[in-house]
Amino acid sequence: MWLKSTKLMTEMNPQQKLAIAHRQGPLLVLAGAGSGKTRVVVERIATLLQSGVHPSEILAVTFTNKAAQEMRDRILSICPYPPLITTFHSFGARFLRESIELLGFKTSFSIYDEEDTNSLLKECFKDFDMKPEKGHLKDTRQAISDAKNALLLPIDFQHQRGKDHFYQIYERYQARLKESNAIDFDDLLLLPVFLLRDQSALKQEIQNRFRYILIDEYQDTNHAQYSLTKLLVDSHQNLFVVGDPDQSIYSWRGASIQNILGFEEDFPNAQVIKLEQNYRSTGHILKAANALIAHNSGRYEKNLWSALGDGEKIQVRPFFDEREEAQFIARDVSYAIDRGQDPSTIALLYRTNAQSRSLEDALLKERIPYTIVGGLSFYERREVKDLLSYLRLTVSKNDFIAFQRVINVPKRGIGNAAFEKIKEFQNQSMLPFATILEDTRNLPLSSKQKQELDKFTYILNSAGGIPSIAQKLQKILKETSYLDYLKEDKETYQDRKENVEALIAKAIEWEEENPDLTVVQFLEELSLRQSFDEAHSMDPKVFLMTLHNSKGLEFHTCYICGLEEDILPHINSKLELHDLEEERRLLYVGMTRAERKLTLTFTAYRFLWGTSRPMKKSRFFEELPFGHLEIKKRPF
DNA sequence: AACCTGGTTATTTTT
DNA sequence: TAACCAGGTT
Repeated sequence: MWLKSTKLMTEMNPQQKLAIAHRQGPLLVLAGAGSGKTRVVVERIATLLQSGVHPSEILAVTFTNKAAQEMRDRILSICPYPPLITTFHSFGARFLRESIELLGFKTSFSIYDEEDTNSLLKECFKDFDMKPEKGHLKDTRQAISDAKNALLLPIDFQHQRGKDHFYQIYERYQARLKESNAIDFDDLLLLPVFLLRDQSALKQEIQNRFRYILIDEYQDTNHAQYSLTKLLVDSHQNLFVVGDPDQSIYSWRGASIQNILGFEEDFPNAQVIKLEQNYRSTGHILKAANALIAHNSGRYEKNLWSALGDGEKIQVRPFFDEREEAQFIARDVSYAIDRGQDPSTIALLYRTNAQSRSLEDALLKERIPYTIVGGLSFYERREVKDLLSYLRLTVSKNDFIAFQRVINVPKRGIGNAAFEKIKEFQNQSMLPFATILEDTRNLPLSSKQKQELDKFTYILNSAGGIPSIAQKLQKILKETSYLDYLKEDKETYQDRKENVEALIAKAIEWEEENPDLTVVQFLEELSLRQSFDEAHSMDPKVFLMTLHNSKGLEFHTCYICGLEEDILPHINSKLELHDLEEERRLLYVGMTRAERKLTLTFTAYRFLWGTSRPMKKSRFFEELPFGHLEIKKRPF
């Protein structure tokens, strides 16, 4: 018996019970907003364990590490040996650490994030002497990502008319990744799919190991994830997916709503269970959200209801401009806090990051503590990426992008010209980067520069020889005088130094928790983790975030601001119906975050791209029934 | 090699 | 507005 407690199925509704008790075969749980879907997944795992399934036979996939952690914590409270709960990407990484050698990579491969990937792609353009046209780089990166999500390799474009150019760049990009012993985020899905498809022994092994697969947020899976799923379950079909097509908001990132809408065709004999009771929001909020989303086409019909009573109507507030809007919200929030409401039960939601500025100004003025969720993450900070690049190089000196990033940081006299010479030399000699670093004698550089390069390699080697990650970092800091370099900018020094210290603290903590893992795993975890777990144990603060970031969360009080045409729906999402519908889903997601109080705001003028522009209120207001709203009118 | 400047561009971003 | 980058200057 793997369970600590057998307290199951209490206070569950019949649909939830049905889902939890499901054993064999494919099941789709259509879980409306706030219908207790996480609980269903957790309890279903518990039920499997209780019935004698071994934890190692279960694989649960979530979309974020945060969600995975949350689920792990909840399962740990009922079961001492939790099953594997990861994201698709972490699962892919884990799988590749064991089998990527079959594809000619070393197991110490680096994982390139978006910034790394951009740099690499820029290099590829340079390889063809192509000048970086304005939006072309971005378009190409997107095209490569789309191709990979569709499981298409360069070769698939070779004979496509009009794709010569793309074929070359894509091919070059893949080659450069391999030279650097690196893969990108998309490869974390794509490569496992190919391996499982081509190596039947691998597939058999993994299918024998994981007998029960559970996938959360299935509406936001892309084609590669879908293919991976099929490969994982095709022998036993024990697939349990949970999702809500009305909350699919990542199609611009390759997610295909078709995966969930077509589930019954993809998996014959699939059972479908709808969770329609919402435990989160009061009636006015929920009914208005339902009315809004009903305007989308091709939906699974769903009637989300709440037993919580009508509650308060949704407040609708027009303002002159974003300053007035922000001021009102800040004062409203301040008033609520004065009456004893916990600030962390309040969220301010917006469509674009730029909108946070006016809100921050107003909150600052009212002295309200706030925290922005998302934004520039800890691991994207310059100093953190610098140090992680050094760390990556201690593991894999072929990591070209890491090398490029820090070869002259701090300045050591190896600037652009010298760097170009090194690249040229590498091209000519066909030697791996690592070899060149180890023997600089034949490089066409000044002896001073060679000396600096040798020093650089020495730092990597000596840091590489230290077992402790934290001590590796300390060594790098010391040998490169990195903190002195940070001191050059007095404005940012304090912040950056603190980030460096936080990284070291993180390394120490991680090493204590994972004594048997290495720096490779450490780097992997950091690459795949977006945010630093800093949200815990802090003073209660009001949350600010984009609507996208609010998915999966809930707050007593929500403000959704900037409900204007060209903001929501966003100007770039108005042409195509499916884009417009995704904007509607985005608002739907936002509205359904609110438990008790929801305020929607819009302005007559908004400062946008340098000028004040007249705005029209969002068309989505027309889709919210008056009966659920309390509208304050204002003459302008 | 390092610094400065003027022109360009402008979502969302779980991994 | 402000952030970024390419190209030119020191």
